[in-house]
Amino acid sequence: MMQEEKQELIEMFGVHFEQLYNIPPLASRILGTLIIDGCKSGLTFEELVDKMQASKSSISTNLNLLLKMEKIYYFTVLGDRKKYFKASPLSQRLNNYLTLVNNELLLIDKIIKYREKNTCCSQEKINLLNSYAYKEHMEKAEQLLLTTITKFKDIEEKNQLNK
Amino acid sequence: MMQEEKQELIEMFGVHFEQLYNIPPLASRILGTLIIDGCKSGLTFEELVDKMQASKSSISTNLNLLLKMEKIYYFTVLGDRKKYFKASPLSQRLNNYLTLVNNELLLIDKIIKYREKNTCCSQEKINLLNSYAYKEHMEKAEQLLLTTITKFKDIEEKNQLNK
DNA sequence: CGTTTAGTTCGGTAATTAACGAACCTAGAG
DNA sequence: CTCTAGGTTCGTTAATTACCGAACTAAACG
Repeated sequence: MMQEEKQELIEMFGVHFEQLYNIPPLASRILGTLIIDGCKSGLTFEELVDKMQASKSSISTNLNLLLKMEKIYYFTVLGDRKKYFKASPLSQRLNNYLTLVNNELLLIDKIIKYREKNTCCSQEKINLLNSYAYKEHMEKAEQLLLTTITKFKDIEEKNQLNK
Repeated sequence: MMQEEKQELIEMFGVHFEQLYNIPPLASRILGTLIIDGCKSGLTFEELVDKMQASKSSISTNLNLLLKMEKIYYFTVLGDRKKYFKASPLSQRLNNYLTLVNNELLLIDKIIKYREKNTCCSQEKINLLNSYAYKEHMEKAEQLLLTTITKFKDIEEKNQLNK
């Protein structure tokens, strides 16, 4: 059955996001559902309450969490009070990784500064070299992310026009 | 004062690892301390109890957690019962990212399979294309990681010989 | 104006987590 | 065999988290 496969996928997403983003189980399931299921036209609050078998308050709280994290967004339709929730475009979700990478680069700069000042033994020289190599790696990772993000933004913009 | 700078660095590491790896605060501080401070010859259990101002049991539990996660390792010295703890080499720590990336690649393959079967509307075709592009990105990320890991392993091996 | 729809906020509770001290274990020294 | 150094394990506790239902709000409808 196809329905089962979908459910399994959502569940896999659930576990994945839960530990990757460190968010509550319900938030993780909602995000999974929106990615797999809500890609067409978005899901409403009520549809989510139904699908998730959770209370209105829990859905509300977790939707707001995901909104604040920019993992999801919503749009409205004229003459319709409902909010339609969708998973954020990939470019947005990758942006979060970018922040992480930038954070790590900041940290590594601090370490390098520290190690440059306090290099007394040969072991510490090695550490310094390692830090340089690590910084190089992170800079490449940053570059890769930036490239991919602009690529996605391009795709997303084109799709916007096609509508 | 240098001591203060070190403390601040460790604290920054603390916050960073806490959310990056989703580990308890104390584990995160221990890891930070071992990276900054324990790079020369490793720190013993007792030194950590002292430095962290935490109980033996807490140190034990968190050290074992970090060992299981392969964030740290220890070595022993002949005729000395103590364990000397050190942060794992960067190649090892990067391996953890690799696992994450591989997990994500697995997930994305599942999604692609699902989407290929259930492409009914044009919006879903776009999703499929996005998934392909995302997979490409993750494959590049994997490649970057693999390259860096071998590079680090090389450096680490050379240092082993120089001793 | 009252009612309905769509969602938020608040207070409480059950479950989980992070840390603790005390008791325990185990290998080697004397 | 007993003692000690170097940890580990166990049971408890305090704090945090995830979720709930009930009460609330705000906008639109009639």
